[in-house]
Amino acid sequence: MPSPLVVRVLPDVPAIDKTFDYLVPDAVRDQVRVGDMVRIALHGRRVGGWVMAVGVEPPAGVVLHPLVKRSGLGPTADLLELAEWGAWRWAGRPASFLKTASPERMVAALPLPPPSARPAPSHDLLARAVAGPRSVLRLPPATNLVHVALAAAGCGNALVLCPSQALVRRVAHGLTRAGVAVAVHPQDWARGAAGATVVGTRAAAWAPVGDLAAVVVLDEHDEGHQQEQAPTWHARDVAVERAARAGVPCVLTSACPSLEALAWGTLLPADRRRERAGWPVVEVVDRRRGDPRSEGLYSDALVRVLRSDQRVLCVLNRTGRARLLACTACGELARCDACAAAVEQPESELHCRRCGAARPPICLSCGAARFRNARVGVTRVREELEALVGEPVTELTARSEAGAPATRVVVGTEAVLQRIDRADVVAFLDLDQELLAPRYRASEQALALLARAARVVAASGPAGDRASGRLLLQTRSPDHEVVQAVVRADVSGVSNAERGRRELLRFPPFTALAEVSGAAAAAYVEVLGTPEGVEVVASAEGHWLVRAPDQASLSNALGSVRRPPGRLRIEVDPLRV
DNA sequence: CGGACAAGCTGA
DNA sequence: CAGCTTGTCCGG
Repeated sequence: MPSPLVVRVLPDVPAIDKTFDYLVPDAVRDQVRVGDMVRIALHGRRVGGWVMAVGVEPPAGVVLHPLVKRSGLGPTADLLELAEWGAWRWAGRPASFLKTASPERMVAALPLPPPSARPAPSHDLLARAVAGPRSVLRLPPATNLVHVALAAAGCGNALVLCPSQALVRRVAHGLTRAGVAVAVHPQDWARGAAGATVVGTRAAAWAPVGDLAAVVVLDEHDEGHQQEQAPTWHARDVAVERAARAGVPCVLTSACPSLEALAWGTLLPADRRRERAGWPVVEVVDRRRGDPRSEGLYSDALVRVLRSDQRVLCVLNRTGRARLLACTACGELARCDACAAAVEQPESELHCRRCGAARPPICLSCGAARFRNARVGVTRVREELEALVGEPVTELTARSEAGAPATRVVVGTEAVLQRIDRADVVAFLDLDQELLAPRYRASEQALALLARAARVVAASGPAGDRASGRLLLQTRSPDHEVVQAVVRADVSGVSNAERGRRELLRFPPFTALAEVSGAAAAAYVEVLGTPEGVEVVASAEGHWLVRAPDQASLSNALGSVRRPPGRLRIEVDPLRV
């Protein structure tokens, strides 16, 4: 009689990060593998789980239950280990990563790996990049990124991570046309696991890839690669770790590489001519001259473009009608009568964002009922633009409906750049808001925004990857390094200036940060104490910032203490500090 | 997470 | 002291 087979299972239950041992019924004894998804009886209920180990020695004195059933295939053994690493790296639970690494619907068995072409790199720079092992390809915004994916697929089955679904579709289509076997994550989980080039958004960083040969992260700087919910893992970091563990080359591409990327790999810039051609013409409108009250947000240069026949996207990162109001009679700023914060006017009433109070639009100081709009929002700008061009103008924000009618002139927050993929001109009405935002990554984020806009005005076609449209930047800081970078089609100045500042101010990548918040945050930072080199500072009401000299010591510190009960969010590598 | 069970509160 | 709420513990 054979000895009973015991497996160690991690339940798919939030808040349980303990494993439990189960007996494998004889009927499935030969089928159960590490990573498999199973159903178990736990404390009187049935839950899913992952097999973490097969053939373990159970602790003495516990009565084992049998598995309820083997449900199907799950993450491969290397992904289980990567999930353990991710849980350490981002202070999360392995189960959250395993869920991302698992198929949407149960997979009984893998199909045969489909035959696939091995395209040759279309030019020398790409060949050098995929020869690896750690390449940061700096490609201007107009570059057709399908070529990078093709070069990677030339190595064999590649993993290609994209920041948006739109790019996933474009890349998958381009690869398929070249005869490459493609699996789009998550729907083609089994096909990818069997062996194909896997393409997807950040979740695909956790997709199984049969015979993985190369890893590519497109637009590495894009914030879409980072998970917003905790654990706040970044697809770039997962990709880099995964490639290193698998011993395959990893390529990061970006028009404006992050300092994290530059610290990691070898920079391979496109040649000067390509880079120049791949950034659009930039018109900088110096707003230091001209009366801001009379001219408002609309410079002569902007009005000329608006009244032409060109398709124009206007970007202003302020929603609503008015974000700051001043009394026309006495000049007093409109404030909340409850908490004294500046109020705004989304509709007819004045509204306080801090405490939620609303009141009629009457000046608390002199009683007058007329206000001057000292900081207009997109809603108001749409009305003003319509008056200016004499034709309908669409407002587009992150929460407006899909498939809105595209007028020639469109105005919105930066979300317009995600929603509309072609225009002749993108105009930033108030770029200073991005350049001077009180966030440590403001420069990089502003540059990324301009790179995205540059892609919107680019025409990538058979004639080559060249920009044809124009950017119009209204700013009071025309000499700002970000503005100069896009004017000159050379972003290296931003990296250099930024590197110095970050080092001086002890920001990533020279340190590692985490932001702790939630009801249990106070109790957590209390027990966290200050291990070697780690410091905790209160940043805002109920928020604490944990700073460590490097990533590993941050992760070690965060993981070394037990989480107190209650809501707790640990945001490792916060982008908005 | 969610069931089990213990300790604490209330009303007759 | 039954009947109910609230809190803490633990699962194989």
